[in-house]
Amino acid sequence: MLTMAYPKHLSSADILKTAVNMVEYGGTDGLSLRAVASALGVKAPSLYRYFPHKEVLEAAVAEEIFNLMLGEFRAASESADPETRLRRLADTYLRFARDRFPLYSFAVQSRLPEKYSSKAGKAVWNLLLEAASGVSGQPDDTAAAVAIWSFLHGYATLEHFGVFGASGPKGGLERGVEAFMSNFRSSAEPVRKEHRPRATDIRRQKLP
Amino acid sequence: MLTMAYPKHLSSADILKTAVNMVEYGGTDGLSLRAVASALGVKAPSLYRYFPHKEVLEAAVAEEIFNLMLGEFRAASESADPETRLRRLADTYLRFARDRFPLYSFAVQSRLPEKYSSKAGKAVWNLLLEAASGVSGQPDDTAAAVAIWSFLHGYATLEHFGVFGASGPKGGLERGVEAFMSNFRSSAEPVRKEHRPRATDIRRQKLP
DNA sequence: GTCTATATGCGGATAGAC
DNA sequence: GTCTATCCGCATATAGAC
Repeated sequence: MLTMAYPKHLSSADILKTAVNMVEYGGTDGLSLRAVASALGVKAPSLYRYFPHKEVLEAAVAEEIFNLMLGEFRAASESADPETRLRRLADTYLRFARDRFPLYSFAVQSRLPEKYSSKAGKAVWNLLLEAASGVSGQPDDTAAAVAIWSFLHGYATLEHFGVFGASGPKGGLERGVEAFMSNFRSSAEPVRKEHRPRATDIRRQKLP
Repeated sequence: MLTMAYPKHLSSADILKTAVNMVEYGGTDGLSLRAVASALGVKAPSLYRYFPHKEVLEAAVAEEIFNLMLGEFRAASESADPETRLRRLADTYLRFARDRFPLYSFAVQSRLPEKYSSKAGKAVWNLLLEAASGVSGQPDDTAAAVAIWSFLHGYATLEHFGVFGASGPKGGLERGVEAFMSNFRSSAEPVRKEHRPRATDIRRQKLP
């Protein structure tokens, strides 16, 4: 088949998948077109048939990562009890950020132009917003969601960079979660059922 | 003076100072030996007379940044009232992180080998630890310090990367600070003077 | 003490052959 | 559709001249 000396065997989906892998195992700034191409057994210029330039690929990678997060977060958000839902979501969020930090970091800190704004990223935010609002009893409690989100992001990041040192965080995670749960609860109607599970489900765990 | 055709006009201090400037205005990964040398009117190889390789310069830069932070934080830590002290420290921390994000980010996320471990960085941590412990009434309350530190770092970072979107954080900062203050207070003796200033002093401000 | 010249390595992107 | 070849830029670091 001489006419197929260069048969098509690339696709946008394959490139995207490989690129996500490069970020996960090559570090947040480990995404290079040469490396992606090499992993696919082709040369870098070939990728330009599918992505006009790197930025477009980066936006697609970020979106894909947010979709990965979304899949796990949705499962965690299924609990009926508001407080359990928020605790499980926080647990899952932290687990993703810890175990797949390069992916997490790439998505959250991707400062891409507005035109690449992420649908999945917004969906993740909405899950957090609803979960926090569910505990506080205030609809669209942005302040509550921003507060606990900041805490989770900061904890995961400082932990990743080894800032807590040899002594470790020493219960700082549980302390923070309890502080927010208590604060959110106090925004809700003062009389509630005594359903207040401990924070013991939030521990360092590995993804399966 | 033919024997001084290449007179000395570099010093470790000058190089360090310039390097810190490059990070502040050139971005977290904007530290290149070429750029530093160019700003000093020399060529890159000249720097090797003062720093054996880049990593040593990076460690010096991180230490210098922590010292800058330390200077501001010490001033904020002078209040006699524990709660005011923690609020002012949090305010100052956030202001530094916001207004000089590249510097802040470089120092906090510098993952340098253990042998470069920062004295000033530890001093910053100790200020936070003492301030948080002062409010909670528990000596060396690591959990409390870790919790509020995570929150401040996360908030500053998410804000910097524009993650809160057009709607903005909508009081998420004040909400978080209050949640922690309340939590810390409850660890202390239950009866306290009614000295509970509002969180209104924590606002976006520019450094002078 | 600083220089030029150079080695080696990375990266994105394009033109034009096959 | 993929290739080779190339241009451009960036970087750290070293050898040896002045």
